[in-house]
Amino acid sequence: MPFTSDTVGLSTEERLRVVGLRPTRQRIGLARLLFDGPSRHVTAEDVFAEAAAAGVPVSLATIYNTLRQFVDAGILREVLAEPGRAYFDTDVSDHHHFFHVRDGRLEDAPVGSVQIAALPEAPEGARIGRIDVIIRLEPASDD
Amino acid sequence: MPFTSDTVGLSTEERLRVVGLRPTRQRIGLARLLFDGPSRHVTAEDVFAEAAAAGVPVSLATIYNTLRQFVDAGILREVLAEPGRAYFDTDVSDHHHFFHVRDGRLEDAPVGSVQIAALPEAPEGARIGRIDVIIRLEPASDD
DNA sequence: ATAGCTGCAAATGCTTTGCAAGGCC
DNA sequence: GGCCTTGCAAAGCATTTGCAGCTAT
Repeated sequence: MPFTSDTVGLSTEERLRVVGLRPTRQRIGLARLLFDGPSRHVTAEDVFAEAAAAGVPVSLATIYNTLRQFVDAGILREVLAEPGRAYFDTDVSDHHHFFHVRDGRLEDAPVGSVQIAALPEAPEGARIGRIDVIIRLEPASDD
Repeated sequence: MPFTSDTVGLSTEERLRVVGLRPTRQRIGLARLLFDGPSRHVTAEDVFAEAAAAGVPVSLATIYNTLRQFVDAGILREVLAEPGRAYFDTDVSDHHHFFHVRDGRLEDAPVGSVQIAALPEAPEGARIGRIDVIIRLEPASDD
């Protein structure tokens, strides 16, 4: 169960409040959908479908707005794996990804499989904000 | 001067032919624009503007189509740095990137600054196709 | 009560495509 | 000449936004 570390033991409502978001019906519903259970990778459409299936009444527009708010609040991470489609990772801790080109599936890379050696420091007035590593897995070409 | 290693010494036209593309006026013009001189990172719009400035008559649609053909031909690399906008790198050799969030600028990361440790095996029937590493540089403002 | 949400639909921005005219071999 | 390309505009997608009505505090 992801979410920020300083919100352990809090209810979904309280956790939303902690990150500065008013706990509305749809935000609570989406937060539960996303953060209860193991971490995973979803697209806006995925969430939309799941919300519908779970009986959470939300429009696609609100899904997009809410996902972005969660990202800004630091409880969700955006992952760029494919052009034209945004993936969201409910695990915001430092880790990298495998992307299955064949079916567009995103998967966590085993911890420690990627190592950053000497990181050159950023130019004046800049700092390293995040490091995205995506290991692209393609169907083994049949020769 | 990028391009595939086995085309050294060939004219732009011949090099296009080598990768299976008919050397048309616009493909030659774009190839020269992109591959003559040091490697760089561009968007479709950048290329469009440069082509216009250089007097190469090309439509935006053809720019997009051509860039994709170049990518498929292996002489250009697509880099995902921002959602909704594709960057292209004229250097297809193994290397990683710095992305300046502030101004959307893409830059090569110094060689050797990133090191991949134990790469986990790829699942049945899959192989590692490419590894994208993007180091996000943000304005060092207040945290 | 009121500032903040939500939903719908229309708008946006990047990229692709359909199809007629033109260029390369 | 035949077939691949180009160009324009229109179509597509994913995502964002404007605004009236609703809701949490």
